[in-house]
Amino acid sequence: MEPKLDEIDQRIIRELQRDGRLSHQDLSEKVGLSPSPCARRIKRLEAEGIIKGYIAQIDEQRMGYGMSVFVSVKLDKQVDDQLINFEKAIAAFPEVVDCWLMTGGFDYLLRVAVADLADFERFLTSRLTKVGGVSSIESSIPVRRVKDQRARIY
Amino acid sequence: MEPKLDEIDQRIIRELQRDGRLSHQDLSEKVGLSPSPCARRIKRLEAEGIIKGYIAQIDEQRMGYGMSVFVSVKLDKQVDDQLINFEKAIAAFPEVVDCWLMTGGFDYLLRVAVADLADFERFLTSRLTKVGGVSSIESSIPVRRVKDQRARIY
DNA sequence: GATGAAACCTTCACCCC
DNA sequence: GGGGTGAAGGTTTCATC
Repeated sequence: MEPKLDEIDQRIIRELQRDGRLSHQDLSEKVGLSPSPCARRIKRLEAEGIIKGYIAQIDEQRMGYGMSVFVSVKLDKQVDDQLINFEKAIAAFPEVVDCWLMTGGFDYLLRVAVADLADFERFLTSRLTKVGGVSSIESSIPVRRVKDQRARIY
Repeated sequence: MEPKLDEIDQRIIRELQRDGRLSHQDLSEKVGLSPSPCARRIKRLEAEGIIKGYIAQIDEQRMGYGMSVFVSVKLDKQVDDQLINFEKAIAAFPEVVDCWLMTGGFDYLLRVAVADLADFERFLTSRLTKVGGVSSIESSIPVRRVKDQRARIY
């Protein structure tokens, strides 16, 4: 279980981050291998968990969720029960697209995808503030996404 | 160019967000269609830009970039030239995985993927502080990612 | 939206270095 | 240990209904 990645593995990963539906055949050309060893490597990378999966990238704008809001949430008590409860609630909210537990004060940082401000207000009032233990909420609105990678790519 | 998405389109999108390498055949079963109309719909969704692409999800931890840092950057002048210059630099830094231009003070919010604190320091000193016009930098370190979607999923 | 056939791709046992 | 080959089986694609 030691992820020893050689030059070719890294190229495979790089290409699949660019196009996750590349056929083994096309990929093998790009990395300078024939299809079957290429497929074997991909299988190994998947089995080892280095490739966690493949996802379609959806245009949030076109789907009607063109507005993102970053929300910082503080809980009133830093007990496990509250964290678990909060995280369970977050997992069930489709609007919450990304969530991190931060150091320093047991804050959560969320990114919420909404249609517009009215939709965001609905999220705040009917979802987030209803979760037990939330003591403060602070929102920041971005203008534009400048970069959107999902992992380090060279 | 009007994204009228019916029930089946939405199901296709949902499934492809879960598994971006689903074959048209398997997908057609899940959405209750035969393979070819299913493929036609996918092609249409791609052509319309609703599906922007497909990417492999890579385990940053296993790749040696297990640490994320959120960095807020303020530029000293809010002129276009500086924004363009900063964004060009950011685009070229592989450590920067996500970047948003925020309202209120022309701040940028970045997520940086690094191996450890030493690696992060290297990023700060040899990359970020070398970009012209950066007037202040503030870093927050997360403990753990609680949720990781890439778009709203129901 | 479905069908079917041709072209294409994936997979696997097998061989090779 | 890894990479290549080829053939069987499965998938995609497209014209057609």
